[in-house]
Amino acid sequence: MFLKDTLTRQIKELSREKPFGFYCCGPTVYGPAHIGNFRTFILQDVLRRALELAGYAPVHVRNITDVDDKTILRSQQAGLSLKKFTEQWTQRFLDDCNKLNLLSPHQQPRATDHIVQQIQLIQKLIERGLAYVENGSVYFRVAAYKDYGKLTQLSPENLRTQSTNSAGHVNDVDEYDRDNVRDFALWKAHKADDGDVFWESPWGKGRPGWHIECSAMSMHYLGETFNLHGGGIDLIFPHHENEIAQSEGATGKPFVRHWFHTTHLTVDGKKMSKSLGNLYTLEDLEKQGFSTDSVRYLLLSGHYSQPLNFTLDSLGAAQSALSRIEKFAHKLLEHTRTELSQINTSPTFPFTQWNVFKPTWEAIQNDMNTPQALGELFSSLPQVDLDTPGLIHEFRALLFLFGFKMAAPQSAPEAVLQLAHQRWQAKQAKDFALADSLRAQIQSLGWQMLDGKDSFNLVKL
RNA sequence: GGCGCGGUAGCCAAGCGGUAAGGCAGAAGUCUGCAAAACUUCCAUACGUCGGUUCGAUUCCGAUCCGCGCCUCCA
Repeated sequence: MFLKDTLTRQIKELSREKPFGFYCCGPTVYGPAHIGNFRTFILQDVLRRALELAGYAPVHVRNITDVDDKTILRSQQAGLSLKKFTEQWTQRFLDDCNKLNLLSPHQQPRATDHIVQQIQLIQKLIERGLAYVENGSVYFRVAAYKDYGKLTQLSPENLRTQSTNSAGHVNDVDEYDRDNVRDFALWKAHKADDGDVFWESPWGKGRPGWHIECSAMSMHYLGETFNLHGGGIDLIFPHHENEIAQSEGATGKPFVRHWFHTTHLTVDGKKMSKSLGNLYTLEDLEKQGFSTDSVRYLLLSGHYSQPLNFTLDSLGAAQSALSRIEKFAHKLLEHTRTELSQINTSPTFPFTQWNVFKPTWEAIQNDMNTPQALGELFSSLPQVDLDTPGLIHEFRALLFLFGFKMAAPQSAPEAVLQLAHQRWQAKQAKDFALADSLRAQIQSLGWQMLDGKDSFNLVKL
């Protein structure tokens, strides 16, 4: 499996080093995730699936960040405890993941369950002279860490510009004291606004900073060096840059072998984000009648390294395209007299018998080129011989790879069925006026009657 | 200002040195009482613009014009 690595900016083969640790930065749970967030999680999910199929046996960890400024503020506004508030949104996130058919990570650690590990890591950094305490807060001393900026590829003079924004103004330093604006908080001393959210630490009451939880949890579950770390492109700086500094600073070992970053989804050419308010949640799209599978399809229709522009039209196109795969599935199942459940289950890993869908698999192996893979899939479909040995197994692996779940063709309710029989008889009797009026009735009940040679088919509209 | 990404048919989107995958939409045909479905066929002399390298460039190099992202919370 070949994948672009953000650190070296090169397409590299993924290390076969075991165990294969794969850490993904999960959501901060203070509201519903939007489909831009899910672009990243779906891409990571397909990568996970590809790794499984390729025999990497990945250990997949995705965290839940359940303490930060926003979660504290919103929980107070909602009049709920932080725990109760974040639990609600965590559950909602997991429900959405389920609907989108995302494989469950092997571990889904929460930041607040790993305060001890975070404190230990901070202590280590203080011991090594990379962090300092000031008024009960602890900061990372960027100047003391020579490799800082290697992921972002910032030169020392450019580091200076990090403390100013595009308008040339100095970025807000927040209320905490630090020696240098580049330094970032590892531990934040408790203040009145935090209410009852605090933990005891060697530096007094407080809470962890934003970046430390990912360093602590990833190393806790996957070891001090692991293979693959993923996230949205916006996390490169400062989040991942800081994770590297914290982790490598504390252990003196390489933190991550391969960095995987996914580009943003845009809406009408603009970044979709909470602060811009131009976002769709999964719920929004479901209410408009789009299937979660078509959302999944759409989000895979562009390469992860390219921005993908979302429109409702393209979602409709995705739904149409997907239905062709579904039709093929039904044709295949009927032809081979196979149960639907046979293709909706996981194959055994590794899967190596790629045959008619080999071009699709190869496109995935080559830097996770999902749009090309989908293209190859559609090129293959019309040519597939349904009697190809092992085709069911291969098709099952293909569906697993993309994470598409095939639905059984819906059967019409009795009332519709009766009308359909009546119409069929009218048609045989060449009473076309009656036949047409019955067709209209059937349609008004939400079904379409498709005439075959000797029988008819009913399709849900 | 620094760092980075992109501009390919009506829309979406691969390809990245040898003459443009695929999807959606559209058109025609077969079939059909009609319709739909299915199947077959068609649909970019052309890859932002201008130069350069090359036998040959959408693909490499330079310039240029647009669009976008990060540098502040963000997937």
